[in-house]
Amino acid sequence: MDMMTIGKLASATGVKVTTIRYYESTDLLPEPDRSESGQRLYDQNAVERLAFIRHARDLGFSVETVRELISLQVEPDRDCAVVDQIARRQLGEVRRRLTQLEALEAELKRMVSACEGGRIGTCSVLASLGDHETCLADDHAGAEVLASPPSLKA
Amino acid sequence: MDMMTIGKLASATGVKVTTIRYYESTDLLPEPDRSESGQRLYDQNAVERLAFIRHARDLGFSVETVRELISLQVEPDRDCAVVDQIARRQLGEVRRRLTQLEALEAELKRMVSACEGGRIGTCSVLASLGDHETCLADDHAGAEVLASPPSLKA
DNA sequence: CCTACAGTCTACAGTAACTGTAGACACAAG
DNA sequence: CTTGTGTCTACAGTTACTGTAGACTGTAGG
Repeated sequence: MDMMTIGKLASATGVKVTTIRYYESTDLLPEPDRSESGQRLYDQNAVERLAFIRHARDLGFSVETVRELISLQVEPDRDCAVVDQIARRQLGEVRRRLTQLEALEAELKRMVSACEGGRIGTCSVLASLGDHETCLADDHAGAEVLASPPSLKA
Repeated sequence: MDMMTIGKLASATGVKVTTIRYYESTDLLPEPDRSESGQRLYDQNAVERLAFIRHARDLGFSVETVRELISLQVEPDRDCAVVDQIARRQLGEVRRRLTQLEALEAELKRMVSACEGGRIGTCSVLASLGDHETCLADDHAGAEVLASPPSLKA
C-alpha cells in the first residue's frame, strides 16, 4: 500500500501542510487514517480530492462552493445543470471583475502618465486621488475588484 | 460652521458609518471633535480626506498604502517620484491580475461550453475540475486573483 | 546507541478590511 | 411622551488561511 504522510501529500499537490490540516478541520477533507503514533496517512484518493479542491480554488471558487461541488459529486444521478450553473455564475463573476479591473487599469495608467516629476505639493497623482470627479463610473466597486469575493455563496 | 454627524459624512462620501469608525480606530482618520453628548462631528476637511481614502481604496490600494500616501501628502516638498512609483506598482499589480483573470475566464468558458446536459456522473465540468492536466499554466495563482491582495505592502 | 535535525502533532493567535451584534444613550417628529 | 432612527462603545464574526509554541516522532550519520 502506498500511504503517504501529510508532507508527501503536500508536495504531491502543492497544497501546504497547514492548509491540508485546515481543510480537514473544516470538513472539506475527511479525517484520514493515522499511523500508530498518530500521524496522518493518506492514499491516492486523498491526492485526487485535494487536487480537485486546489483546482477549483485556483479557478476562484469559494471554499463554500467547492464544498457544494463535492457534495454534488457523490450524487452522480442528479441533473448536471446545477454544476453548469455554478460554473456559469463563476464565469459571470470573473467577467464582472475583469471589466472593473480594466477600468482601474485605465485610470491608473492615466494617473501615472500624467506625472511629470516635481514636488509632492503639485503631484498630479495625488491630485487625481483627491479629486472626486475623476472617479470611476460612480459605483464604488473598485475596492472589491482586487479584494475577496463574497461571490458564489450558492 | 457646517459640522456634520457621522451619518451625514457617511452619506456624503458613500462610506459606511461602521467603516468610518473603523478608519478612525486604525488612525487612518484623525479623531474628530465631539458634540456635548459625545457624538462625532466632522467638517469639510474630513469629507475630503475620506473621499481621498475611498478613491484610493476603489483603485485597489491597500489601507497600508493609503496610509503611506497620506503621510506623503503632508510633506509637499518631497520628490513626487515616490508617489509615482506607488502608482506604477499598483498598475503592475492590476495588470498581473488582469492576465490571470483572463486565463480563468478562458478555462471557465471552455468548461461551461463543454457541458451538454445529462447526469452528474458524466459531467464534463466536474471532470475538468478533477483533471490535473487541464490546469492553468502551472502556477497556482488563480485563487489569489479573485482573493485579497497582499499587494503593495509598501 | 546517541545525537541532530527535519517532520509531525495540537491548540490557539494573527492576518486584511471590514461587518455585525448587544445594550445603552441621543435627538427629532408627531 | 412616545416612537423611531441615529449614535455610542466594545467585542465577536467573516474568509481562507498562516504563523507560533511546545511537545513528540522518524530518520540519517557517527
